Amino acid sequence: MPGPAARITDATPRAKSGTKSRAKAGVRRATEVDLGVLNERLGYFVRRLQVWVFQDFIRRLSRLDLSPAQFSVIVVIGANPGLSQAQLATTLGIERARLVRLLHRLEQRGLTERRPSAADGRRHALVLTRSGEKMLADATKLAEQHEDGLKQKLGARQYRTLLEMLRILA
Amino acid sequence: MPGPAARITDATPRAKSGTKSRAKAGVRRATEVDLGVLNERLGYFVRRLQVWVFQDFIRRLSRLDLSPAQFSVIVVIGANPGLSQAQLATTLGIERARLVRLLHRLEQRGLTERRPSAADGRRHALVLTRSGEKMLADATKLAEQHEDGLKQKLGARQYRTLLEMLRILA
DNA sequence: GGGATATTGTTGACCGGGACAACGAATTTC
DNA sequence: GAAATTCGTTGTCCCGGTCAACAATATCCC
Repeated sequence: MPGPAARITDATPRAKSGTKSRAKAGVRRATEVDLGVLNERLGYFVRRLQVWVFQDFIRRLSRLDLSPAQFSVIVVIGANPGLSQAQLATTLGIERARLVRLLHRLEQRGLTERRPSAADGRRHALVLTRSGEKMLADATKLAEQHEDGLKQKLGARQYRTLLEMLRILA
Repeated sequence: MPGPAARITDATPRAKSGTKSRAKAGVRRATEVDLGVLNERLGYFVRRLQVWVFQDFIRRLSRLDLSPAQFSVIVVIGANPGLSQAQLATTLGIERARLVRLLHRLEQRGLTERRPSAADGRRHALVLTRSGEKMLADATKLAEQHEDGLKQKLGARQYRTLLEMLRILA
């Protein structure tokens, strides 16, 4: 059992063994917080990057009110008209149940359509409507600006290698 | 207005201009779905990787029942005992409100403690309990195995450069 | 042919997590 | 000492991952 709540002195973070401490022992800013072992965790930085990228994406597409998930859906439908929901779900790596609700929204907005499949009565053949195609074109344009922003932040060379590495892992 | 729901032939995805089609035109597996422009989007692959990494992390730490978020919290507290919730929240890039509920859970489990701050009556001085330290040690060990798995998947050299790139962006 | 089995889309429910607004208590600013 | 700011907290909303169940349809296998 932990002891009674005793007052302890507020610790400004001390240098951790792992970190090469630049020994600027004089100035101790309150914002200097040690990430500890997180500094060596790929997942931590992947998460941070993912959050940042999505925020930037959402901001840039705010005019169209299109989330990254919605964007990915209309992109793949646009590239593969007539595909089924199960196919779409597995290629995007999301649940069928989740896709149902995504499509519900998109259909409400008149961007996608579920047509009966000729070959299989269970399936839906997914297609973009006219305004869906328009949305895809507009969104792709804005998404490219977003992508260019990333390219600049990294440099074209590193951007390329990063993209390839991620493709390998995915 | 979109036309009446006409039956259309199910499309097996056609080769898209961008993709270097390996012209194996004979075999057309149903799982060949074109990612379209998503293939050139960093955010898409970052997202996929992040999901994969977190799933693997959770699976490996299932014995401890510790989420990535919870892990990151006790890591930083362990490295900076006595820091405040606001400090912790900003270094992890999460909302103060979110951290409150994270700490609630961890405190329930007896892993962390909020002590009154000596200097500032508004702040809490966050520390790990005994079992919190133990949990941190155990979790770190398992997390390292998880990390080694990633290293193997990429090769030590590429793993290193990937980690550095992500650090730059974050 | 026909019954067992599998797939597809759907709904419902639960939980983790991001975002925002509001609040009381405590501190800092002026 | 009044005003403004910071800190922890609560509530609420919405997005997204996960799982179970179900009806309709298709496939398998005898």
